[in-house]
Amino acid sequence: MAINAARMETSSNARFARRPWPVVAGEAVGAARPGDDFAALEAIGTRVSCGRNETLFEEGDSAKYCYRLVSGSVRLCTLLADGRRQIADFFLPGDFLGIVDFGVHAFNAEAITNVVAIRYARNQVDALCETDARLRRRISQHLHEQLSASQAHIVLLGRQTVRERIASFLVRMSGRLDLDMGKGGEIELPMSPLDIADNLGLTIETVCRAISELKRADVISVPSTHRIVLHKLSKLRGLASGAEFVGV
Amino acid sequence: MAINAARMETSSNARFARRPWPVVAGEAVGAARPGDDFAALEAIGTRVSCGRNETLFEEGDSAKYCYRLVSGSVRLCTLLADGRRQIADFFLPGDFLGIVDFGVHAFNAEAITNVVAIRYARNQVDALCETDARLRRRISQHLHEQLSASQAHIVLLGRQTVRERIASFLVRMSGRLDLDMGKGGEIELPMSPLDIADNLGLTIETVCRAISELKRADVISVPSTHRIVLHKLSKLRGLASGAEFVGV
DNA sequence: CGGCTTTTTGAGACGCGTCAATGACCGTGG
DNA sequence: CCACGGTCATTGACGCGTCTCAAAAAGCCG
Repeated sequence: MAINAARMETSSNARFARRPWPVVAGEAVGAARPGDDFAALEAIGTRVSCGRNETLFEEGDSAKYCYRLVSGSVRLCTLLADGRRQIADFFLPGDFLGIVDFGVHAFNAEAITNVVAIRYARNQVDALCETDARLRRRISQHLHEQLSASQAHIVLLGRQTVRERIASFLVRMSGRLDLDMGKGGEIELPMSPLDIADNLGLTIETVCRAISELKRADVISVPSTHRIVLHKLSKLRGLASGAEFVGV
Repeated sequence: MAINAARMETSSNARFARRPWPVVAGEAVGAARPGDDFAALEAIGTRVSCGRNETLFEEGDSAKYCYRLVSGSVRLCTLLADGRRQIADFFLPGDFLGIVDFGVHAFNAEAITNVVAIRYARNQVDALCETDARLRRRISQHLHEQLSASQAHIVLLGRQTVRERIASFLVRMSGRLDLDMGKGGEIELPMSPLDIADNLGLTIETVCRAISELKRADVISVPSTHRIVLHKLSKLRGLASGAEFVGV
């Protein structure tokens, strides 16, 4: 077995045990973006919350519900029989998840941080869709976005080098989180390096090395775990699309 | 640059030049599966055809049309700046393609063989959807299937070994093409080993070696290029999900 | 402060990509 | 119909990049 099988297994999954994490403020998003919103769903939602490393739903669960994140982050992942893990995607405050699955969930949705979400019953959503063309379009658009992100990820995993993957990841995240240029382009990543590795098809060691390399080249700096300052976003964009890396 | 960049470039893309291929009979599918069909679209379709290695649409084209394949096969692919290629998926007779793209196509759709397809104008499809709940559900289901296939592919590319990828590929194709158990499980693959490599995130050499290995272990045999006999489908399924390979 | 978990760095192994040569296949043209 | 040329498939030898294993450093919490 070659690719990043779990290193040590005692009971369930020691490799992915809990670790501490600051509680994220609740007012993050959830608020309606005017116009292109899921506003029609408001009436049928239930507020739920979920602690760090607990699951919103699991692979094999019937897909009765879908969710919109109010605060906190979620990873959508699956485990192979021998412990190898792949994270299909991350979800951030404001993101919708779970509509994608048909009948049965194909992945686990695990809270990376404490999570507050609004839960919607699928059959109610479907019923609303029958009459509400606006909601229909919004959900359809969501599916298209997910698909397009998945396909981009296929290209990344199939054909991009380590450096391109890391650079792409940082650029994508800087677009999804608010990149604070007032602070020189600082972002706060909710996920650990291990999560990043399992999203990008790498090992944690390889991710660390690539990040260290970027630090040495002054493209980024990492004041604390989970905080990354992107000094040269344009350089990162270049690296993401195949530009040669010039180290120190 | 590490991963499978193009080997030699003179003009456009010598690596993907044409090669001969038997014309596939036209009566392949296109016929309605009863019940869950795109029947409502029949009135607005136009028959188009497209020669081997020509494109149905290209990356960047505005996504005005979507297509249903009557006969022939298509690859959905993209080229990175330096010639690396990734094939996101293959489409076979009966398959729908292009609805996935929103606004602009993100990939090239290239005919692997001569292709006959029915082309539908997106705005007409959308208009029909407004009134036809059945069609809406069918298209929504299609999006869900595509998404689920993409996510499975992400797992394959991110975490599976060469052997698992090849086995998964063969198993999947045996399910999509008709696997003729009368002939001992023979399938006819429309795509070349190079296409397979670019779909699975490998090089053609690695694909060849993995296939040779399966031949040596009598799991498959390859009477001619594009024809593969799956002797031990159950063993392939095992390999696809991580079972140890026992060579000769 | 002390113990734990996670991250980081280093050394070595191995798988897969690269390069190169041979062989098979196909279409073309004599 | 067969010989020729070109493309693609296949196999081998080798090197590089990423994984593996291991140990040290850094966070985090009691």
